[in-house]
Amino acid sequence: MKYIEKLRNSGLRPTKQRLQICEVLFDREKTFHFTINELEQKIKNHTSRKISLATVYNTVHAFEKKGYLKQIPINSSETYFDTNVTDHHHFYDLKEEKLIDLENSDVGPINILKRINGKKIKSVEVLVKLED
Amino acid sequence: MKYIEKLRNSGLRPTKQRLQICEVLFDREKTFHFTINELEQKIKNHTSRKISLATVYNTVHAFEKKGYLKQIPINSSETYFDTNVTDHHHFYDLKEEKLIDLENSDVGPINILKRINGKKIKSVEVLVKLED
DNA sequence: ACACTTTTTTAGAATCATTATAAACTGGAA
DNA sequence: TTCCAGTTTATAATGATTCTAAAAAAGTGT
Ligand SMILES: [Mn+2]
Ligand SMILES: [Mn+2]
Ligand SMILES: [Zn+2]
Ligand SMILES: [Zn+2]
Repeated sequence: MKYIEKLRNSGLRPTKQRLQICEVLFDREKTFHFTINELEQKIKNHTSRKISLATVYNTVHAFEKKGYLKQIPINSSETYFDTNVTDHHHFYDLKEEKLIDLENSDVGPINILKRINGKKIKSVEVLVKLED
Repeated sequence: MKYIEKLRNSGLRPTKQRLQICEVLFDREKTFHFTINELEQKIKNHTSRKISLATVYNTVHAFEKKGYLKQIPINSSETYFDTNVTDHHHFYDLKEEKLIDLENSDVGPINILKRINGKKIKSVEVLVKLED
């Protein structure tokens, strides 16, 4: 398994549950944007033995802390996560409630002119809301 | 009261509660970014008679629907609202959990090159996260 | 003012995503 | 194999938000 090393190197034990969640999250060509409940469904389809909801939450938060996932700010009742942890932007389809990646080349450079005293810029994210 | 007309024109009855909430929200020079609980505190300081939490929620949602407030997407347990309903951008101070307006002139024009078939762009918002 | 209708307010209950708990289990080091 | 820190799990707790339904207030007409 290719994820065993990755997990070990992060100080996370490569448990059965984490490896299966890794497969669901990272065995993909494209970026995966998801809520916890969507992830839970994918896990159900992918494996026979069930993984408890608490473990899904624990794992997602552990991966987020290690930098393998990040949260995307959206006005939704559920939190959205992203397997693309690079700096990039999003379309948000309001009707479908789906995120779509926008590469930096799709948006062009963003130059923030204003600064706040004593604060550093950590990230610059563009959210483009889509309607029909 | 200057808000009576505004409310009536929107089809909202100018009740004591709504007028007091209007004063707290809109009698300001600067944009007001707030959560429901922050707003509740301001209301407490501003008035003697208390307004129930349900009314604060009702009113904020009514004002949002009428276009007097808008939600700002932030990764926070509480929803943030903004009295500045024009198209503009934000700093988000992660430590203080505070939003700060960025005018369009502070960011410069953003040109979205990619398009999604059958979808129109409704808004383009930049969120700049700040750390110490 | 009064009667009548509609909207709004309100306290409290319900909802639901998320987090906490604490007991059982497991991975890996020795 | 023994041991222990780390992990999983079912379940309870939390907390922001929404719902409910009865009381109050506002608008309308008389
Ligand atoms: Mn988190
Ligand atoms: Mn709302
Ligand atoms: Zn993405
Ligand atoms: Zn703002």
